[in-house]
Amino acid sequence: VLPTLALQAAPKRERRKDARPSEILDAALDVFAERGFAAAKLDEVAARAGVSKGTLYLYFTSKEELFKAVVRKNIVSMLAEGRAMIASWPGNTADLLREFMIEWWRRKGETKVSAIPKVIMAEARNFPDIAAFYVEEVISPAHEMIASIFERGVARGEFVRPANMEDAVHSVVSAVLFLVNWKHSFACCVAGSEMHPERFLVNHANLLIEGLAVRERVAAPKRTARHQ
Amino acid sequence: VLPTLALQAAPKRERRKDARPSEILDAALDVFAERGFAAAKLDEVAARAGVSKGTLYLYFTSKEELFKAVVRKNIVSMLAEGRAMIASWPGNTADLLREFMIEWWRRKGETKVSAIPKVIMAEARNFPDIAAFYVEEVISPAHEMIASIFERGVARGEFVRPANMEDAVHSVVSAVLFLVNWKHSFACCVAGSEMHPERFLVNHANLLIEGLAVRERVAAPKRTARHQ
Amino acid sequence: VLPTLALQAAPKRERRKDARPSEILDAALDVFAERGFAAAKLDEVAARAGVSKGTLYLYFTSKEELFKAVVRKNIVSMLAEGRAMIASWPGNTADLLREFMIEWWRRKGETKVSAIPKVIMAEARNFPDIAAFYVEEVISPAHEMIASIFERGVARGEFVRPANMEDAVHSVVSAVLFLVNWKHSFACCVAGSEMHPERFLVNHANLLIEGLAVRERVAAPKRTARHQ
Amino acid sequence: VLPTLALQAAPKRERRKDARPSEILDAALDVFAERGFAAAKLDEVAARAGVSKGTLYLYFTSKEELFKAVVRKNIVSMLAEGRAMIASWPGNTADLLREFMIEWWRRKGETKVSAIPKVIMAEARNFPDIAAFYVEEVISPAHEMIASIFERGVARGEFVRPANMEDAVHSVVSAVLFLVNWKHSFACCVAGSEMHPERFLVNHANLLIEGLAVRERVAAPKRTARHQ
DNA sequence: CATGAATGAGTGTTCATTCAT
DNA sequence: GATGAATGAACACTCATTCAT
Repeated sequence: VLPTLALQAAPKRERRKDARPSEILDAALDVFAERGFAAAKLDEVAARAGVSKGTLYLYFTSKEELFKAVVRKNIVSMLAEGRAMIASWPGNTADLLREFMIEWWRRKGETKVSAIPKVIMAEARNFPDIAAFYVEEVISPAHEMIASIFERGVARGEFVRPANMEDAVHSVVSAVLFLVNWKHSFACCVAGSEMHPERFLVNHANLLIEGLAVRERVAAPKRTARHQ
Repeated sequence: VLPTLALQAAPKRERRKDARPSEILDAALDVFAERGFAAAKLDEVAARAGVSKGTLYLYFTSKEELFKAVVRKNIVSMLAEGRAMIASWPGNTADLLREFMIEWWRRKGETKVSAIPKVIMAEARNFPDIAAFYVEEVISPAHEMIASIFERGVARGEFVRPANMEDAVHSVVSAVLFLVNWKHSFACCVAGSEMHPERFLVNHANLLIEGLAVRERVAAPKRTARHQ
Repeated sequence: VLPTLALQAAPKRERRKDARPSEILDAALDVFAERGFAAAKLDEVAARAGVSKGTLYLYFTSKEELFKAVVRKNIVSMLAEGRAMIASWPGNTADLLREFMIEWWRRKGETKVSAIPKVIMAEARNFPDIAAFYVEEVISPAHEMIASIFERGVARGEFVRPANMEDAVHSVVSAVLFLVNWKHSFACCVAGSEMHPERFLVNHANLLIEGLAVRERVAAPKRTARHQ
Repeated sequence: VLPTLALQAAPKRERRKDARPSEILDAALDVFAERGFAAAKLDEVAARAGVSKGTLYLYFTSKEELFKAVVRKNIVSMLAEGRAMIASWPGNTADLLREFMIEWWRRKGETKVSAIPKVIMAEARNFPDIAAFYVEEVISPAHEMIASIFERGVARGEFVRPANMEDAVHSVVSAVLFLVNWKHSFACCVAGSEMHPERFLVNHANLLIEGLAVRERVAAPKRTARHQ
C-alpha cells in the first residue's frame, strides 16, 4: 500500500470518529432497554455499536457512566422542551395537561427511550448512585414542571388548588409510569396484555381534570368527550 | 433458663421439617425484596434462614421455583380474601373501591410483600416464565376482581359505565403499582422522596369515583372530603 | 390399632429384613450399570431399592464398598463355576474354549452384569482401589482359568504352545471386553451400532483355534514369523 | 539471556493469540486423558495451559466443545493419512493390515491420544452427544478404512471373503481397543499388568490373517462351521 | 485512537455422607 | 433397625474491567 493511499481515502476509523460516542450510546440504549442495567452485557453493546469492548472505555469510564450518558442524551436533554411548551402554551390549562402527557408519550413513551425510567426504578435499590443521579437530573425537574402546570391552572382560575400538590403530581406521573412499566414487562412476554396508551392517558387525564377543574354547579359541566 | 442450658449446645442439625419451608420462604422474601430476582443470592437466603445452601434444594427445586413459592405464599393466597370482601360488602360501591385499595395497602402494600409485584415487573423481560406465571395466577384474577367492583357499581346505579372497562381497571392498578414501585426504588435510596401512601390512594380513588359516579346535575354533587 | 395386631402380621419392615441387602445390591447393579460409578447417585439406588438413603449406610460403609459388594455378588461368585466347567469338561479343548466364551456371554454378557467390567475399566484411573480389588478378585483368577484351558489343550496335544501365553489369553479377553464395551457405549446411544455377539464370539474363537490348533498337514504352510 | 532480563517481569497478560488454542488443547488432552470427561476439571486444564479459567471460554464455548476440539485435533485430522496409506500401499495385503495396526499404535496408541477412544467409550452413555459425534467423525470412517483393507485382500485373491465383514472389522478393532482400554485402566494403577502392545498386535493380526488367508492345502483341514 | 485477549471473582446447583430421632 | 433432613465442598460458566500492542 502506497503512502498516498492514506491521503486519498480517509480510513473508516477516522471518518466516523466524531460519530462514535453517539453510535455507542444508541447501541447502549438498545441493550439497556432490552435487558436492564445489571443484565446488559457490554459485549453486546460493543457488538451492536460495531466497536470493540475496549473502545467503550475510551469514551465512558464504566458501565454506570455509560448508562448515565444514555440518560443524559435521551431524557435530560428533553426537559428544556417541556419547559418551553409550558411557558409558551397559549390555550387553557386542561388542554395543556392533556397535551403534555400525550406529547411525552408520542415523543418518548412510544420509543425505546421509555425503557429508561422503567429500568431505573427496577434497579434503583441495587444501584443507588444511578437512582440519585436520576432523581436530581430528571425526576425533580419533571415534577416541578408538572406542578407548574397545576399552578398555572390555579392562577388562571381554571383549577381548584389540589388537596395536595405532590399527590396530584404523582397522579399524573403514576399513569405514565404505569404505561412504561407495563409496556416493558408483561406486554413484552405475555400474550393478551396489550394496552391502548393514548386512550388510557386521555381517560386518565380527564379523570384528573374533572376532579380538579372549577365547575359551574347549576349547569351540568361540559365534559370532554371520552376516548373510546 | 438455667445457665446449664447454655452448655447444651444447640444441635447442629435441628429437625424442624415442618417449620423449615416457611422459614426459608420468609428469608427468601426478604432477599428477593431487597435485591430483586437475578441479584438475589441463594447464599444469602440460606444464611438468613439459618440453613445451608443445600437445604434450600430439599424444599425447592430451583431459584425460580423458590421465587414462585414466595409469590404463592404471600400473594396468591390472598386473592380469596379480596373476593370475599367484594362479595360480602354491605355498603355503597364508592366506599368499597376506596376500602379495597386501602385494605390492600395496609395488609400487603406496607409490608415487604409489596416488593413482589415490583420485582416481577422489573425482571419480567429477563424471566418470562415468572411473568407468565404471575399474570395467570395473580394479575388476571386481580383485574377481574377490580372489574367486578365497577360492575357492581354500574349494576346498582352508582357508577356510569366506564368508557373502557380495561382502562378503568388500569387506572386503579396504576396507583397501586406506582406506590409499590416508588417505595421500592427511589424511596429506598434517595432522601426527600417520601410518600403518603394512604392519602395518595384516597385522593386517587376520589378522582376516579367522581369521574365515574352518577351525579345529580342540578344540585351540587356531594363530594367525599379530600384527604389532606 | 390393638397390640395384638402387631403379633398377627409381621410388619413389612421385619419381613423383608433379610432380603434388604440383596434388594439394595440389585438396585445398585442397575444404577451402576446405567451410569457408571462416579455418576451413579445413591439417591437413585435407594429409591429403586425402596429404602431411604440412610439405610444404604447400614449395610455398606460407602459407595465404594457398595460397588465392591455388587461385584462380589455378581462376578466373583461365578468364578468357581468356570473352574468346575473346565475341570469336568469331557470333550476336546477347542470346544471347551468356544463353549467357555459362549457360556460366559449367555450367563453374564447378555445381562446387566456385563456392565461391571466395562464400568471398572472406564473408571479404574479415578478409583484405583476398585481397580486393584477387581484385578485381584476377578481378573487374575479369570486369566488363570483361560490359561489353564490353553494348557489343557497343549497337554492333550490339541494345541501348539502359544507363542506367548499372556498374549493368547488377552486375545480371548479382548473379544469379550470389546463386546461388553460396545454394548454399553455406542450400542446404547447410536443407531446402527448393533452387534451379533454370539456370531462374533464364535468367529473370533475359530480364528484363535485355527491359529493355535495342531493340524495335519502335508505341506506346512509358510507362516509369518511370530513376534516373541 | 542477560541477568537483567530477570527483572523484566513476565507480563501478566501475554498476547499469544495464535498459540493459545493449541496450548489449551494440549493441556485439555492431558486432563481428559487422566480423568475422563466428567471428572476433568476446567480449573486444571486452565492451570496446565497457564491461563485463567475465563480464557478457556474465549476459545471454546463449553466443556463439551473443548473435548470435541481435542478429538478433532488429535484424531479426526489423522484419518486422511490412514486412507493415503491404504491407497498407496505397494505390497501384499497381509503386510498392509499388520502395518496399519502397528502404525496406528506407534503414532497414536503409544501417546496420550490413545486415551480418547477409551474415554469416549467409558462415558458414551452419559454424554450421548459426544458419542454420536465420535461415531460419525471417527468410527464410521475408520471402519470403512479397515473394511477397505479386507476388500483389497479379497480383490487381489489374497484373502477369502470373511464370513461376515463387520465381524472381521470388529476383530481388528477389538485388539486395538483392548490395548487402549487396558493401558488407560489397569496398567495405570495395578502393578504387574504390563502389556507388550506391538507383540500382542502382531500376534493378533497373524491369527486373523492365517484365518483369512487363502492357503494351498493338500488336505483341507476340518473347520468348525462358521457362524453366519 | 483502537483493539481484543486476558482476567478472576462470583453463583446456582449437585450429591456422598452424617446423625438426631 | 430405619429414616430423611441437613450439610458443605465442589464445579461449570459469566462478564466488567484492564492493558499491552
